[in-house]
Amino acid sequence: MPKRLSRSFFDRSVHEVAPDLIGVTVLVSGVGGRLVEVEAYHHTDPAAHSFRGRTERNAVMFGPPGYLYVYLSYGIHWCMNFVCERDGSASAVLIRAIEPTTGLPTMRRRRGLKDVRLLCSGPGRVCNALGVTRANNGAALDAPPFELFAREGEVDVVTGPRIGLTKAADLPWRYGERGSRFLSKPFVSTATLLYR
DNA sequence: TGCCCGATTAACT
DNA sequence: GTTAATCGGGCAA
Repeated sequence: MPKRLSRSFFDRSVHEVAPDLIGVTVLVSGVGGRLVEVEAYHHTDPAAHSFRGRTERNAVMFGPPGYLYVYLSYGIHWCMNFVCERDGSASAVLIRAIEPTTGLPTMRRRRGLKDVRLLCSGPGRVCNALGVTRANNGAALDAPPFELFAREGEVDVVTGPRIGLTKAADLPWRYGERGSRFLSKPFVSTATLLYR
């Protein structure tokens, strides 16, 4: 049985936590899979929601690490982040793609799809498949309905520019599993390979 | 109060 | 490859 991650896993620099999350299993009420793509955001980063200070929406980012920040994107899609570092750091990792492993019938029903590669290949799709909404904003990651399990074995982690940004779009703070078929977009050949 | 636009997706051509 | 859908946050006034 894999080791469960505690909230202390997230009490580190967001740029250490983000690559370490690749290969970690995330379940919500027993539905989910392996993380294959994430992005790092810190409040010193112009692209981060926390960049302009604390507001009602981003308040969870300013709290302790190991909690969930959920927001509505483009008025349509829920996106989820894992809060990192100490209180006030306002850093978080955006969950962009998961390799589905558990609860596939549930995910297919929620998404209205058969193709497993489209179930969780994007931040909005991840929340749709796992049933995450604003109701989960502020939830602890080491308590029900969330379960996080450490990765088993080695994972090749690549890094490259983040997606969908107009600010700080050149910063290489997107991390993913090399060659995964479940990414929201492939990493370009110039992406850096990190061995884990 | 009004206005602009985004950490997106699916359905188009 | 392009674009509509859709709405709350943040800022100007």
